[in-house]
Amino acid sequence: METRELRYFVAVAEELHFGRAADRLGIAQPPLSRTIAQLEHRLGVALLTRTSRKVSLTEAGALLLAEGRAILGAVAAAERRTRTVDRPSLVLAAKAGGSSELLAKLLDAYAAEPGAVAVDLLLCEAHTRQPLLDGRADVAILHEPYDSTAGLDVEPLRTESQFAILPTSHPLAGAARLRMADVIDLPELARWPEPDGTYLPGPGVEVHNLTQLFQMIALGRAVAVMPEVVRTGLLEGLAAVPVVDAPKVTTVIAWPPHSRSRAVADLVRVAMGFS
Amino acid sequence: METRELRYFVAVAEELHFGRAADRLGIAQPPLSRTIAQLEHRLGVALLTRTSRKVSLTEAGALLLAEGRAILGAVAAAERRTRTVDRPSLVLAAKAGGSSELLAKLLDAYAAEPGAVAVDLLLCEAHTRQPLLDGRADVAILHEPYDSTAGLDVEPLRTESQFAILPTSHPLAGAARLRMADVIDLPELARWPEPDGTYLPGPGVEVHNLTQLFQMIALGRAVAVMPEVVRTGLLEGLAAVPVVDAPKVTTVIAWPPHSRSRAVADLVRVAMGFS
DNA sequence: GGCAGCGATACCCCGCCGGTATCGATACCT
DNA sequence: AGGTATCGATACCGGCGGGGTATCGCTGCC
Repeated sequence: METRELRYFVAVAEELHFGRAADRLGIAQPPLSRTIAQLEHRLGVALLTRTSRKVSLTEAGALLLAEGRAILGAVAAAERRTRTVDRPSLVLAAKAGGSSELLAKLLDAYAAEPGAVAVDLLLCEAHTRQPLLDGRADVAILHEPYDSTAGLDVEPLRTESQFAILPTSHPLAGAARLRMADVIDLPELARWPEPDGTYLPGPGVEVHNLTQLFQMIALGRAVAVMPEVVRTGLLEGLAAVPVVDAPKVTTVIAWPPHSRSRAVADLVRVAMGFS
Repeated sequence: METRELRYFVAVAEELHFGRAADRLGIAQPPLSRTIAQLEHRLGVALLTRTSRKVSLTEAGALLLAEGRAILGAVAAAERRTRTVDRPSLVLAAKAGGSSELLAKLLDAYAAEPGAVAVDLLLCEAHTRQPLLDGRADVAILHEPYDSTAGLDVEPLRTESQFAILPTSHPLAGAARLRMADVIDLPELARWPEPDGTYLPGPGVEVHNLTQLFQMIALGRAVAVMPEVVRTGLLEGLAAVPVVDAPKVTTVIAWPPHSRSRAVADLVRVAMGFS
């Protein structure tokens, strides 16, 4: 299997439309059809079921889509890291608006290390995992169980309990503490995008970063359950109420396996030092 | 980057010899040289330094070798899993001679599950991780910290302390307990192969499976430090002495990320049930 | 029934992969 | 020092296959 075939297949599997996929790939539709057919023939499995009106994934296709995305990410990562191995620098991915105080401490402590290299910050709206997988970042701060750590090496940094973030006008805002049962069915519970950028159907506003979320909450349009850190610098008009039985959130530092970089190892060691 | 280029590069990087690599790949040497040169040109980095007598890896080359191996493994795995998605079956990799009683319990318990599929056992001499990475197995039992779990999803099953395995004739065999300092410098300490199958230089016999190791110990040619499990069914003439400060060994069940198979999920759940 | 949208098929062209022949450099041997 | 063997690079050529255009066949919809 060549990466070209994988790129083509992933494009079709995501678009579920040969024409659009060919467009996205910058090639014509016939060679795309042919390449997919060849791939299916060589694998001996149907990846797509096509009528002339609709394309859909078979079970095998769904599997290959998941694995293919991961492989293409790994290839992109390998390429990027190989290219930049001579100019040692470190890209740290973190959530914008997240635990900035932890981040500041970490960057300061690392900068004081002997042999520290320049650290670039990649602030993501959400899903700090993706840039790690495709090589845009070398290390990431992420939050279990919100972020999946599949396929990454991880060290936990700290664990926090969660709070419901509500407008002060909300009926539950006065409570001393809440339970998940109180909030889980709230129609205003905000929805975050899936890793692929789409939203699961359901009630609640769609948000994609913290600023937006806080605004929505302040406007009374949303509520959310979040780890403790976000309480620092909470907007006027928002209340944080502990949710006693919410799953604990663990802030972890994560990096791709096979990372041989001394800089990554140093940064991780420093981070573990004050966990 | 195409997988063809990666295959070619990995071959050269492993052989450190264009002629032999071309041989192994079943192509002639000139196109191989050309492909590597093109790859280097496109990446903008030298991967290999070559004199007409010696080929060696640059830092970038070493990085790409590690990443390339992982990618090629992932591609092989994706291919194999996609091909066999229609015939549900499960391949479980485990160390031959290892914790057979845990294994038996696990297989029995899983077989009793509703919707259980046939489980094939892949018994490895060592390094159960590799078959997982290249798709020959779907799940593996491995032992931290001996086996690296980088890039895998993992659930711990149980933790054990370690024992020195000695011939009864050995001066230390009579001790009630030992410390790592007592054994770490023993010239008879057996050496296991690295993941690539080579041995690090040093004293001590080279072994590649448990049977062989035990024979060597019985013959007075080797000693080893191993987790508790191997005590069951220890040969006549061998002694197991606890090493109090040896790192604990954790038996874990591991599977590749993106594994969507229900069978894998069931097996893991069963395994966690009696951890 | 006509039409529009979409994937498959037919056919052609050229780029690139792989082959053979050969060169140039280097270490080794006498 | 000269000869030689080894090994990677270069030169050149032929064929396969990837990508293009034109068109077909099917399907759902006015």
